[in-house]
Amino acid sequence: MLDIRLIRAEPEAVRQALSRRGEAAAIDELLALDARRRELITQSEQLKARQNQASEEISRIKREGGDATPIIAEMKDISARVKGLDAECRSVESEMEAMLAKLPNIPHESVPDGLSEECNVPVDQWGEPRTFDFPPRPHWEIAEALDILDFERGARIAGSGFVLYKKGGARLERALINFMLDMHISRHGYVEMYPPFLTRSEVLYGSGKLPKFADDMYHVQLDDLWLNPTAEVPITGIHVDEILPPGSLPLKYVAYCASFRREAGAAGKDTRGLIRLHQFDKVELFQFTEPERSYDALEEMLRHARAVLEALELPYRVLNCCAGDIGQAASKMYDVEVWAPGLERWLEVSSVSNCTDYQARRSNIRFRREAGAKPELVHTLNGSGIALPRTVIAILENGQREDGSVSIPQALRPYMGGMEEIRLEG
RNA sequence: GGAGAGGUGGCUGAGUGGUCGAAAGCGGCGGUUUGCUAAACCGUUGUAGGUGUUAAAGCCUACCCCGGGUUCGAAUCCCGGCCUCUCCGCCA
Repeated sequence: MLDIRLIRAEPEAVRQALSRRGEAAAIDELLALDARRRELITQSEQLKARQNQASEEISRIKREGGDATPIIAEMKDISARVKGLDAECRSVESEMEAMLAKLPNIPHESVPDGLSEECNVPVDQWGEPRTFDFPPRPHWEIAEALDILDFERGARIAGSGFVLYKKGGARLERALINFMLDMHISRHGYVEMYPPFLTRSEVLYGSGKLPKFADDMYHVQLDDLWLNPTAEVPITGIHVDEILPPGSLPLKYVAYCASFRREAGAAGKDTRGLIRLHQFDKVELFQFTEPERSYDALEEMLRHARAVLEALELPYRVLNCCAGDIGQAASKMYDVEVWAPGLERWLEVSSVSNCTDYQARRSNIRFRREAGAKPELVHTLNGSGIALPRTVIAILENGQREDGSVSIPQALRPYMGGMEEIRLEG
């Protein structure tokens, strides 16, 4: 959510900034509604002031045993007018709210121009893609031969887009979760959280997913709950409506959480293997910071996501995403992409975003710099640290050997009970 | 799922449909006193919107879980929702 006061003060700047994202924002309509709203409030409040005066008078007259009938009759009329004004004001407000809720965050000046992912700018690369002396296979071939992933049975259970992890595959998934959580807790100073997987509409609204992305999520209608599309949602929800006391920032949280996406618009895209699933595991990094610190925190979180891939010895690159490709709530976003030699392509395993005060305003999350100081909105940042299925792809495809076995990265072996490789079990 | 109780300011806790933004206590902050600490005493103590201003002060309005309603007037009455607690049932 953008600050209406910013739009009021600098409408042209906002219009221009949003047009970088390909967003034709209806600034004029918003401003007209805003003006109307304030006019209605002024009128209504003037009448309310009279009501309050009259109310005291009525009470006094009655106490003194006088006749308050005439003034009550007059107030009846005023009361009706106040109701009318307030009703109109509510409808103007909800219209404004609906428009405002759809506007994305303003991109930072360091965000490159461009409307599609082709315009994302590579800013760094780590590791050398391995050369093979045999044709590298895609992960689904490796995994099905090892009997560690079962797409057919996953579909039998829950439909296409769901996978059954088996044996070494299931263990690899569990090991990765623990490995990542431990790294972020002990080396990067995050506090571990384990949130509910289902969230309420209000929380989704607060993190910017509703109303715009309702079709991309699973909705449990009977209870009006949503399967969260990313742990970012429940973590944002932790501090909704709070004023954080002085000294509490930054708050750094890490959470494992399954994520659920309907992928409604993605039919036919990346349907094979683990690239795009309706349910996937993710370890999520999140920070609540002071406003002036958030861009430093963004760089820090990017380092934390990269550290996972480096520990796993997986080659990756970093992209500074262009204005048209950053998330709705983000003002700046980096993508981290791992190299998948079997697929011969880069796969996004992390998105690290600074959402500035966009989510904080919607979720009403504030802090005080010192005791007695005015509450200010915090800045929120989220980043995958990192998404699991594509990391599994990279481990399988980078670690594959000609005999079909897969070498497990050193750092992960303690989490796999000392296993050094995955082979076909008897 | 069934039956009941309840949600008041940072906390505890009063509150009759009318001078209630709300008693009292605690805590916090400031001050007096004291060699220092403690105690005592005095004062102060939220959030948001509108208006105003160079900025502020000031003024107005709203907020007693949230949203509606009744009424000239709602913390108080009615309806819906959310949450907490107790008992029963079910269950890992």
